[in-house]
Amino acid sequence: MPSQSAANARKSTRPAPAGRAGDIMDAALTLFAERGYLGTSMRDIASQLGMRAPSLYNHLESKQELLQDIMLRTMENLVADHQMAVATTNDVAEQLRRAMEAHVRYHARHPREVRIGNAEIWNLEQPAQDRVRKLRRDYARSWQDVINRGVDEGRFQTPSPQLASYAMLEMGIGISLWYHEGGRLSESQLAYYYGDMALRLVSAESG
Amino acid sequence: MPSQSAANARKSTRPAPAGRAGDIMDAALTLFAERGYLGTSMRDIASQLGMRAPSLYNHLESKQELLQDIMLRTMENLVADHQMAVATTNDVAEQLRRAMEAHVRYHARHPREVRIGNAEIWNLEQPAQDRVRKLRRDYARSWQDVINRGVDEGRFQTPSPQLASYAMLEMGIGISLWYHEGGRLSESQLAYYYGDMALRLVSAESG
DNA sequence: CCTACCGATCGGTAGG
DNA sequence: CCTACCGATCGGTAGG
Repeated sequence: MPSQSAANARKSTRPAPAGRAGDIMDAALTLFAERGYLGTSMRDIASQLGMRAPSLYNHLESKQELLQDIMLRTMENLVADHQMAVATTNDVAEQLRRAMEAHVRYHARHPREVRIGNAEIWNLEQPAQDRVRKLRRDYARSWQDVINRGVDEGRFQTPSPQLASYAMLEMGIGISLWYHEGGRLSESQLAYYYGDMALRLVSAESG
Repeated sequence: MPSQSAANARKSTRPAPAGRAGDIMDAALTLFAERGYLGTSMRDIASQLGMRAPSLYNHLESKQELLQDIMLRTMENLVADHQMAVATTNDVAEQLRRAMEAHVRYHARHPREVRIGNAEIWNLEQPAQDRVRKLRRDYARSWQDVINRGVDEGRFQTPSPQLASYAMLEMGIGISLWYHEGGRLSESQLAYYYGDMALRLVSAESG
């Protein structure tokens, strides 16, 4: 039986690799996030693991494959968390709060993935780039749907539902740049504060 | 005599280069913003101007110099606009609105510069990188000062003035990724809507 | 402004 | 998992 909360028990759509391939992925995540995809060489990744670059090719096809795995997995998991958050209530203000909380928690927990996701889309080859763009579009559209419904029901006020949704998405992305575990604010505090700010942004009375 | 509004007449702290050097700077801005600093070669820049790469070195010292000029000029001009915006009123809600309007207008007018500024800080060599970081810190601190004063005066409500300032800064950055002149929204509409959202975010009654 | 060219580094392969 | 090595490309210089 499940021992975790619903949010934590979410099954990954695309599981992170384990074993040696997992070590390589982890080193790539750290280095791509710090120096960028083009600023990281296969020799850098191998060196982090005490290996030589050619040995990496026993575990992967190409450097590009690493980037595609990271970006597709990240967006799929973010969307999955989001859908669970909005599906667990019918109150539109509570949906918005939970969507923001899930957004913030994902960005706080996976800062490397999110930084890469936002910086490297232009370095993704097709068709992976279009798949990631579609996932982003779907995600943004779901936020707009929530805000539009809140406006229709007279619960939210905003000069532009579209701009409000952009602003909320963007607010979360910054978190991946400065948040780190063990800082002044816990992940939960962060989630509550940002949930509160999302509701204020559309002048909503909370649930 | 000045024929432009005060906001438009702001003197650049660091003027953009003119003539051939200006052409090179413009090509670099476009390419760095599209493909990134590491993804752009000196041959790419030269080719955009119908030149060969070595000829560029008659007008500049190095590729790194181009990046440093862009990032320092951008941050200095953003800070100058901001200081003018908050210095023109004593009402704290109006200060916040004008700060957001200036922030939004700068990001809408200079999308290439802002995209580079946010993506390439790790590719800036010292001491330029620290100078840009200091300018960013000063800018963020000025926003926090405004919000803190609004809270002290009982005009603003927020669970965290610091997070509110981060959220507002981040909201503007996204604009540089999707806004383009001649789109559905004019620059002024954008500025007004975001100014409104900034006040809502701290539950302020407008000035 | 050009051609010719430099040493360094890149992603990746051959072969074991 | 390694060494040895490939062709391509990089920022930049020499020399005119």
